[in-house]
Amino acid sequence: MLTFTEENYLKAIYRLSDGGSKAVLTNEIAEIMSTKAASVTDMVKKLSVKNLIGYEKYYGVTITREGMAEALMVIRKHRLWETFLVEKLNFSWDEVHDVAEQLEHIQSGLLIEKLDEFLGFPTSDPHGHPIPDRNGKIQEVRQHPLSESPLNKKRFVRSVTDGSPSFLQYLSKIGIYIGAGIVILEKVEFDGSVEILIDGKKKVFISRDAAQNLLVTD
Amino acid sequence: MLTFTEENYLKAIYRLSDGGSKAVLTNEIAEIMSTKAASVTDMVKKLSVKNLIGYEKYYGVTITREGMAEALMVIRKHRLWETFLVEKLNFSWDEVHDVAEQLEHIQSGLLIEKLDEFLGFPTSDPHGHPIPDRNGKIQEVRQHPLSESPLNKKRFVRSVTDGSPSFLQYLSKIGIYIGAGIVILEKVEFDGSVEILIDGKKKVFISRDAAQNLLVTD
DNA sequence: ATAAAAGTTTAGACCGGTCTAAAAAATATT
DNA sequence: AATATTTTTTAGACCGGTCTAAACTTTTAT
Ligand SMILES: [Mn+2]
Ligand SMILES: [Mn+2]
Ligand SMILES: [Mn+2]
Ligand SMILES: [Mn+2]
Repeated sequence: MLTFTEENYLKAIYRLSDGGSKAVLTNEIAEIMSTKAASVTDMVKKLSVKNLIGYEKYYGVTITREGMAEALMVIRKHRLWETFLVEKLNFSWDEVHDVAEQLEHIQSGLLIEKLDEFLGFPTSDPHGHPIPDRNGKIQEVRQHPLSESPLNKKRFVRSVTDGSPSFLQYLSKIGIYIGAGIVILEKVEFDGSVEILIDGKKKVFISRDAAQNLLVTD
Repeated sequence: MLTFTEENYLKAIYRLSDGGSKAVLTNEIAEIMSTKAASVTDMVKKLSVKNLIGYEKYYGVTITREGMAEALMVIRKHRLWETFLVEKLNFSWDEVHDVAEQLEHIQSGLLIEKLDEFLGFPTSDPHGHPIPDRNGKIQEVRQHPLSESPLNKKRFVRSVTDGSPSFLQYLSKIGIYIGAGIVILEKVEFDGSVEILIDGKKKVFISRDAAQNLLVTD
């Protein structure tokens, strides 16, 4: 049984490793966890004796199979809870993350299975992120940043890369949501901003930054 | 903002003080919290500087208004979560306590208000215990142990005093649930056991112990 | 009233997690 | 190749919570 803190480190390492494919540096972990490098070194030693990560002094860490499995379970719980909060309790998508950050650490296999069932075995959370199944399997959908999409082709919003409340609130305000249909009407070469048409109805300008954080499919 | 541990101590002290009416001894707290007296003394000092309890060395502690308010909020969350688990996730009443023991510490006012609403503002939990409202108000129902009820009068099960899984499972097995109608057919003077009729259908013998742990109303 | 027993607190230690300051190793610059 | 810079680790401390062992206070028994 992992501690609250161990779970959070593992989740961070999993994220930074791009799903287990690359080594992660001490400072990166410190950054994303909002702690100091010294604290990371300590924790990383603990996780490595538990065989959740491989650790080579001065060369960063690599997450192991077991570590990934644990991380994926935490992510599963996080996303199921976010889905619950939005679907059942009428939270808006910008309000759920912090609460899910707490709920993801509740220890009960039964609870998470029952919650999954109650929600109808959802495959993605309110931000379009895939929910790992009970075996940690995630069904990835190939999606691209809206910023890389061509002009005048209809695309559908599938997820956001930045899930900060301010970005999500902004999206809601201008009428963008998961599933929205979007056509790029014009690209401004100078600053990368684009004019888009949302659901064939509303024209708005969004910045390059915003366009990069919207992932779409055909 | 209280820590996980402070909340648990406060809840224990509230319980032992009979709703704030009597002083609580160090060893009682240690017992119910499964810790040692020395640990209790330490924590009790911390809670008293926060004005959540009054503490007089060697003479036990008394819970303050603020302490009670905090305790009641934890109890509110505990019971709302238990209700959620049974009503929405199909847990049985003997499976919910330990999970609720974790969920009760999630910090989010919005969450608990939305949960309350989602559940239809329930006033009692799966064990018949009253759920404090957002102001900490509990609506008490006068109820008596089944063991003190007279012969041949119909009573209704309102709550259980012992909520242990084994007792709850036993009750389910013999057909007793919150709301069940019960008539005492015979009392055995010797050991206090009673023969009862459940819902006018099923006759069973239960021990004095069991009869004392069932609270009923007319 | 004195001694024994029971209950409580203090002293000092440990664990998990964090930090700062200093040392060490790796990388970049010249 | 030597030096400067950046990154990482170590050493030592602190905090919240816990424990054991010893000291102290209160209660009970004689
Ligand atoms: Mn999230
Ligand atoms: Mn977390
Ligand atoms: Mn309970
Ligand atoms: Mn608790």
